[in-house]
Amino acid sequence: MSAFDPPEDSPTPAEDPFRRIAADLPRAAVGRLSLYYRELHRLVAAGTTSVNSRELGKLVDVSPAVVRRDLSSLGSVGRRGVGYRPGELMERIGKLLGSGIRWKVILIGVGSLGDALLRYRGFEQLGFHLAAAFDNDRDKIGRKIGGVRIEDYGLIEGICAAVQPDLGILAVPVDSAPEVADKLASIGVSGILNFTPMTIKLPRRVAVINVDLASELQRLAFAVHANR
Amino acid sequence: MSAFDPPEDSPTPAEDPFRRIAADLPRAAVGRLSLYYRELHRLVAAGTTSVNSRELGKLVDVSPAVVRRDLSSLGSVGRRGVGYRPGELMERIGKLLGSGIRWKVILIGVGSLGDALLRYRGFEQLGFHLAAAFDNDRDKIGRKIGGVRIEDYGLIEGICAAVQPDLGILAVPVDSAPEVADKLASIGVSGILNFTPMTIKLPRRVAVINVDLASELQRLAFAVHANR
DNA sequence: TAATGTGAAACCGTTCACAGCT
DNA sequence: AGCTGTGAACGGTTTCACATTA
Repeated sequence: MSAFDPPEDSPTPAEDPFRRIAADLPRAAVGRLSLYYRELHRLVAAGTTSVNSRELGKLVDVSPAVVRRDLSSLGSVGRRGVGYRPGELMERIGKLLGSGIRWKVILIGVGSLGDALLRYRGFEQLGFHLAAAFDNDRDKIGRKIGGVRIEDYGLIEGICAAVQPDLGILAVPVDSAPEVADKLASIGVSGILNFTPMTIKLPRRVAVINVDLASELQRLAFAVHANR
Repeated sequence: MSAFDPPEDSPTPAEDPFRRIAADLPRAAVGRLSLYYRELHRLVAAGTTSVNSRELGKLVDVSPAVVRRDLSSLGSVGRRGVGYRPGELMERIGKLLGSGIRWKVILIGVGSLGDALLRYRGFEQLGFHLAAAFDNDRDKIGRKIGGVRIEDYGLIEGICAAVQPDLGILAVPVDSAPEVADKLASIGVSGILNFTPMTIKLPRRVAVINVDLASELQRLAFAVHANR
């Protein structure tokens, strides 16, 4: 939330172009837009000046029709007979996905997964700033991983009062997940990326995206078994 | 593939109850079945002897109707007027998802993420056996992480000829992703869990599930921004 | 001309409502 | 009496086909 106000000018919700677009954007399209963005980044880096729906579709493995439908939701942004300008398109998608905003993110639980996430280069790049990490292991507190200092979980409230994080990454053991999730909500984060194999139940104002590694492997096993 | 033959008796594809069920099972339902399975495991551990669609739905945050629809695809497995037997239901779902089969999995790329995945307890539990890990860093080769020995990536072909892995986990840097993915395909894995932020293109016989951490954060940011 | 943007149709998955069992 | 299993209605997403425009 806090990261959004004031957004240059302050349109009323009804006029806000973001709201208008976001409102009728297929859920599945959001995930794809993120992938287009990723590929456009590469195209821009490679100096490509034009890309059409067939090419872009090939890069993320979807049909040209899907690409055009997804992109047309941003408003007319392509040039008929030619294609899309990677730079321009990337910027438009980025704006919709919240890139360009500097999201303040905290991570809870510096086990091996938390450790890996702290070292992951690729969050910063998209505007996700890891502001702090928390753990309750005395040996970890005070150390720095990936440039992020590990703080005492016991002090999370005070630190977050100062930091004002937008998002939280939950990488704690399952058992402490519900309790920590509640804490994150009470601290006031607007969204949680949940790596624990547990459904966390929170007030609707907190968005949750789940990443269950074991579950993904199970999906893969099924896909293999069914060979789709 | 190898993990499947011979499956007790050998029904023709048309008669194979798995194929019949799997064929018309909504993609999204597979992910949910994995979550039901997870929760049922907990219920069984807690000694619960009956659960109905409303309760199970609450545990994975979906409607009772969705639960019933998903479970009815397994064939009639509940008791009308009562609910479902956790143990029995868990077994049925497990069979469909390929639990009970011992999947042989290899992991390529022992960076911090690969390291975390090797330490992740929860794969074995579901029947995914990490048979070997590979890296090309001399300092890592020969070490053991999470009980798994790290082998020289240069020797992957020979080792896999012996191991005969079913699935591969791709946790290498982006740049080497395409090359390593091809190698996995040529080795004969049937599925790849891809942690690299890159679309890998392989013959259709190889199933791919992508887990793009940055992309998940972006989805979260959008969900927050749009506060759905 | 070549590729976008978009109505309209087809498809798929979810929700509803209730018949059918236990 | 209560909850499952499921036909039928619904809503959302994808595909198709083409009018539109640089």
